[in-house]
Amino acid sequence: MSTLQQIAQTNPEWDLEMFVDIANDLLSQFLPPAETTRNRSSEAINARLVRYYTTQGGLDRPLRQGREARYIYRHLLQLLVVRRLLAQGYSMAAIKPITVEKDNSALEALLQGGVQLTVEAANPALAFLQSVQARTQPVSASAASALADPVQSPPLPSAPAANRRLAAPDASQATAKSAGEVSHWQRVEVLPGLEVQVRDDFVPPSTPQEQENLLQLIAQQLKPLFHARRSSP
DNA sequence: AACTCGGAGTTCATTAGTGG
DNA sequence: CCACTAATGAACTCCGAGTT
Repeated sequence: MSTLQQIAQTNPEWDLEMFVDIANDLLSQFLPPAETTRNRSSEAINARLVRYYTTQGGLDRPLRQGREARYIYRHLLQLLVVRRLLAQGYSMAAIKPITVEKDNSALEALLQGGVQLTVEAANPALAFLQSVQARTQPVSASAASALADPVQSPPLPSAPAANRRLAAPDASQATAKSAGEVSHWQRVEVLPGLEVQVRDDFVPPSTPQEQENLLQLIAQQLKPLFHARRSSP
């Protein structure tokens, strides 16, 4: 299975059938597991669906080669973003301006960015919490760059709170928590001497890509600590 | 030029899932 | 039950390529 980066480097152009195949191949990397989604957007896509998204405005119109449609890398990114956000409970109306207005790098960031990046951008209350956290804690270089990512702002226009299909955390609850409610942490001992703490409002990764990003982030954060220990007598 | 063929797009109706 | 939305099927139109 090719990665997005590999595909991007080849500057590809596909007919509709190939485009659907490639997209289905990649879909599992960027979609939450089927059991965590409550609609049909976790299912494989087909040519009819691609045309449907195009007429809905979620995808740019394809290039034309004679009478045949030609799809390029940008169409692939748009399709994956549409499917992912649909799976997360966003409506087509909310997704449309994102896929149309964002450039390729922003769409890639949406697909590959960490779970916090995606979910909190969709939830103004959590975004507020994040901003408070940013003021009170130093952030790592990678986390800071993620926060500064253009994908994050402005927030998605019609977030799950407005879409009744998804039971997103209620904004009033989240803000109440920020006003002084006690946070609860769960402790998990990974190895003897190594413990991870998870706050109750932490949103877990929903895709393999996000899990990978999270693990990399953790490794990055631990690196200086381990390095300091090794170099100390 | 006229015709045929086939792919793409559009429209309408319908189904299915979900929440109020 | 109703309203809304995503998704699909069928029928149709449009348009470009190929053939005569």
